[in-house]
Amino acid sequence: MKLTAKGQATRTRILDAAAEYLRGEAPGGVTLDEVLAASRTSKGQLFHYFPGGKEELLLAVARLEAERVLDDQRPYLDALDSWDSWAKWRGALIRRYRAQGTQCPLASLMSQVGNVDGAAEVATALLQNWQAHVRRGIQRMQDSGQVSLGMDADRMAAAFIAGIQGGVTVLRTTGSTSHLEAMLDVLLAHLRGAPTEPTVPFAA
Amino acid sequence: MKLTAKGQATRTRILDAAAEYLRGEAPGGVTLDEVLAASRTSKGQLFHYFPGGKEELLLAVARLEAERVLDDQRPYLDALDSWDSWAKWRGALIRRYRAQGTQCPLASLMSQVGNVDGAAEVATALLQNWQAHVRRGIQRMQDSGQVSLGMDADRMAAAFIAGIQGGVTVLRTTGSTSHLEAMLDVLLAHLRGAPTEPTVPFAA
DNA sequence: CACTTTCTGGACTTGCGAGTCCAAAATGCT
DNA sequence: AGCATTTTGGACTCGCAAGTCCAGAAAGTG
Repeated sequence: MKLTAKGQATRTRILDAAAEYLRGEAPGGVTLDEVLAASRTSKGQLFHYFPGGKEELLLAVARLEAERVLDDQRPYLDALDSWDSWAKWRGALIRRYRAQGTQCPLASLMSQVGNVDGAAEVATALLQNWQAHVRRGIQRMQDSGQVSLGMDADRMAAAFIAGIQGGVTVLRTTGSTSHLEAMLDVLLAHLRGAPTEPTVPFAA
Repeated sequence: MKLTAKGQATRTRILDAAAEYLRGEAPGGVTLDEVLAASRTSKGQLFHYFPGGKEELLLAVARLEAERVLDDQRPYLDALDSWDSWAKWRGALIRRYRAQGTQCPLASLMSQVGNVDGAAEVATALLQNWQAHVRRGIQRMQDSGQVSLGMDADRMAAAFIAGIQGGVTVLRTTGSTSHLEAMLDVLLAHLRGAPTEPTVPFAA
């Protein structure tokens, strides 16, 4: 299937409309007709650009949203090399998810596409990628002597990922970010290491 | 509506069949017909005992499952008063969720009933209850001097809840309990207040 | 300009599944 | 027994939403 510029534009329009719709309230069941209405296109076009129908469309949206997750924190996530940068990342996370509130586009997606082959892969890839970024941040802290070399960076990064997921899960059901905050604080405290350790570990 | 013993039994049969079904694989959409088949009852009966239809039935199942969550860890959760008991609880959690694997009855439920009024309440109540149990455990540790009095028990308990949720979320998408384990280890270490490492990694 | 390919609209089919209805069987009550 | 109430089965309606089909418009191509 060849796509002209116009075709490409229409495809994108459908995809964006679907994503936008799922991002909104009431994500408990998208219908193609709603997506069509929102994108001002027709059934014919939708199946022209997404021959796999709903399944293919939702999977495409999932991929889109997965990218957004990392993009949103990119500036902070890529710059984890000082305690201040970690604090900034923490703040960005909380701000982002507080704004997002009860809606979580990816979660909505996964619940509707979860049993489809390929959906789990998208989510898994995101988690791994995310974890790798955190791990690199931890390693950088180790390289500069701010975090103990004895710490298992990958395992700690895994804990961060799980913690964030959990905080968001709780947020989605209760509407409060307090769990997420508590979680991140514990993790950061642990990363910093012993309370016994003085702030300046090695003489400058 | 009055219920005779027979009626009560039928109602239970329907409820259990629905719960059992949702616990199994492919939880991506229950149909009443499937529940009926599994419980060997008829449409008439289902709407007789659950006038609210599907919505009411699923909500009832959700309540059932919410109880199960705590019941499963009750012996351990109620006995958090020594480091050994915490380790046992950790083990029980991991065992339980490892066995459960990718299936999470409550999560499946919530995704299908989430937008319904009352569903969020069930989940929130469970989380609060759960957190309260953990908090009491922490307080008991403080009373016996095993945990610093300076620790905010409720906040720490919140972190535990979020951590477990996150570990399970990751487990549901990746199938591995490693994140859950890493998470719990960090939390327990923090609870202990001890540095994880004898530092001085950069000797010489 | 002819001709091919891509794009677009929307009517139509189809299947599924929730909820309704009612008549008959079982049970409870006095 | 006689009457009221509860229980049961299943056929039926009804709406929704996914996916099909095709004819016509709009590019691209040489």
